[in-house]
Amino acid sequence: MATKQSKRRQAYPRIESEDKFHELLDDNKLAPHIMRISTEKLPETVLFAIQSANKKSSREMIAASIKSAQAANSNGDSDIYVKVGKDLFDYFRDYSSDPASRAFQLRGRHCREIAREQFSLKALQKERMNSGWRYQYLAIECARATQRFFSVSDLGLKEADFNATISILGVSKRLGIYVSVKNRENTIGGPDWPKAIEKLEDDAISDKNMPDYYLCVFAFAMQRGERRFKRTRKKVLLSPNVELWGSDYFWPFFTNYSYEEIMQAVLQVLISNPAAESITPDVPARVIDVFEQHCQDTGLIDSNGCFNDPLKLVEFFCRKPQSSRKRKASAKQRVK
DNA sequence: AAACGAATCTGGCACTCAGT
DNA sequence: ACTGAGTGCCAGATTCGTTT
Repeated sequence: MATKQSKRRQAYPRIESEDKFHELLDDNKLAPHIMRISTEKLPETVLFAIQSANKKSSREMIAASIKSAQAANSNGDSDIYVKVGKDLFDYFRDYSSDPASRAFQLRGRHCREIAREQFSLKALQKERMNSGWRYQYLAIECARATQRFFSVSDLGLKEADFNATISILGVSKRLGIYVSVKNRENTIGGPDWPKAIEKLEDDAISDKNMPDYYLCVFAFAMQRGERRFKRTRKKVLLSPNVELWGSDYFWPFFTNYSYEEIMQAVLQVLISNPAAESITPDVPARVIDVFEQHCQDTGLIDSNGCFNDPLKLVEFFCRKPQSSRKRKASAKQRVK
């Protein structure tokens, strides 16, 4: 690693003042906004972003499958319930972190109640993933509408979520901005930062269409703040070409709307289209039936449907190696 | 020394893809 | 079609360093 040459400092316009903005991109020397999506058209774009993100979420696929299955045949024996119910059961087995504690907590609980809890847990994680995607779509669509940028790429080509090129005033050169959108800064774990920064920069360098200069940006869609560089605790700069943009800078730069204006717009859309948000359906009873059936087949519950035998539960949790543990074990080996 | 913001640690989880 | 490994996304808790 030490032999790897460090990336060349890009010569795009930088702020020269000796304050906390020193060396950050000088946006006064970039093409300005020309316009922005009208307030009338913004809701439409927001809705598009929400729907695009939903389409990407597997839960939407599940919801859609369930709906179509209901429409297609009413005997209720469709495969989709069996699959979702089995998935839920597998999740219950594989992600109950501590077999002993979990078995202890489950004593006397009804399995149908547990099924609902597990379903909510799964849904929560997907919610998080979903809002990340939502704001990526939204930023791209709005950026295109501003006419500020020479080009704005589609979503998710490589490391960068998207990139945009912008003209530098007075020198007939262009800057390519490679953006990785995160919900918040802690989305990337501390030890992962150097690697993430390096990969994003490698991605920019290897882009055949990269213009005169590149700038890499980690943008936080829902975390207030302006701009800065990433440094270690010892103040070591990780890269001079990678900036961290808080939502107060990110949204105006790409959309010509403030962070709060964007969020207010999203809220308005959700209020007038409640269906867009509630894409997690209530747990279908059939799914819970399948879950219960699996519990029964595995001998985990009594005749009332309650978990009555902690010993058996521990055996159940231990029988199959937990995938998360295997992952961690192999991860450790890789480091060595 | 308390308060604050940044850096770091920890570990759950989704998704893709290769091998079967 | 299934399964498991690999990879990366994500949030909560904790620690560190600076400021007031």
